[in-house]
Amino acid sequence: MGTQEIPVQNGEQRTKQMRGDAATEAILRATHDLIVDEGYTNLTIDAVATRAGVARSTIYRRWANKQALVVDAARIELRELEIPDIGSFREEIRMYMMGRLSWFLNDESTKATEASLAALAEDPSTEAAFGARTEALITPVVEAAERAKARGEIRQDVDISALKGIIAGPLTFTANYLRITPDLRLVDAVVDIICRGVAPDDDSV
Amino acid sequence: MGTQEIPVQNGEQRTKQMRGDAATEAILRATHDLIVDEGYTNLTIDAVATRAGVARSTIYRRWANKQALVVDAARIELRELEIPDIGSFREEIRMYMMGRLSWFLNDESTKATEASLAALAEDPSTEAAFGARTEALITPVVEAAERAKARGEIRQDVDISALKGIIAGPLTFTANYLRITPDLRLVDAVVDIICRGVAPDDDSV
DNA sequence: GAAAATCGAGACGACCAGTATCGGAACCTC
DNA sequence: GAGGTTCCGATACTGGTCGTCTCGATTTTC
Repeated sequence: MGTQEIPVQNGEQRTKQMRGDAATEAILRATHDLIVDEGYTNLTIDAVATRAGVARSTIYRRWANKQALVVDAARIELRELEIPDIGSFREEIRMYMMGRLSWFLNDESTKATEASLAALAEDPSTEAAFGARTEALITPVVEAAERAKARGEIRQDVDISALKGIIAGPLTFTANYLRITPDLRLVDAVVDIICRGVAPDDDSV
Repeated sequence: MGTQEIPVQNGEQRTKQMRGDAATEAILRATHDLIVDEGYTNLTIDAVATRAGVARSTIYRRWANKQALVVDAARIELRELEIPDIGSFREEIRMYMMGRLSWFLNDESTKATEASLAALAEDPSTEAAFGARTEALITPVVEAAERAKARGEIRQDVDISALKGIIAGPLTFTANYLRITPDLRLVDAVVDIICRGVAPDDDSV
């Protein structure tokens, strides 16, 4: 492909050789898309190359192996869930969980996550990248919790780092381990228990 | 069982041909062991066969493919965490989480889980088996919660099915997604928040 | 002791990962 | 725009593994 210099046509579809960042982005996008609608099983470097309009060697020049590519491609799905400062911890984490819920419903990100986990199992050296991706995902919750603590909305002795797992864990566990699609009821139940759990000790007195 | 007691020769290495359930068990055990100390990457059917003292064809006669075998082998790690009826919900779920914690510390079950997830990503048809395995793991928590509700130790409107994810999710998320080894502090923090969250409305008065 | 069920061994085809090489295309500098 | 440098495309090649298949051997069953 692309060797013959076809006289540049009016059409924009006439693609020159892709290079640098453009090629990188095209590869990541192609990887992600293939995972989503073909499944990790059928993901081959050759298919990625074809879909990205790139040679296989170009891929191997950028990533050490297939696993690293897959983990890296997952960040396309990583639109960060910013939490606005509403002033209510309950509403803020509910908002966050609702965002995550819609995430699990159309299962693009589920597939991307699954593929990443598979890649991680196949190549443990991708662990750092994988963990960092998760950390970025949960950061807004930490910030919301710190704001809430500053406002006195939650107890001062609440372990904020533990909140990461408490808030993100239930949906993840339900979807990815129990293999049950989470729903609104689950979100509300979790939010309720957590908020009661972190509330200051006494309203009276 | 396939094998009757064999007239034990002097040499213990003298093994007859394995058949039926004996062969099945040996294969599952070999699969599990290989995953634990070689990693899913290096898991090959050939290695499993060799370690189990069995032919490759014997494996393919029992499982459709490698993925199904891996998911099935995970149940070896599934020693069920029975929760005794102590009479204190807090102590009971703490006991459960401590059991899970020790689980995550020596990472046998982590590797088994990872391998299962990888297999799931590679072959979606294993999903039902995977979900059932998780469900079995969390059942003791459901039972403990029901006892607690009957005792009036937790609110009547607590959604018990949501508790599955709230209790099991944090450790799983921390270990498998954040890639941080959970510790005692996390367990205590989670237990504390959950127990406050499900406690009846007023202790005083 | 014969028939039936099961297993071992190995050959086989297909697929795919990852490496290596080299000519050509794109970019850059003067 | 000539010349040099960097990056890319294409392709061949090796090695490993999955999953299938066949057939002789072993074990169980009756």
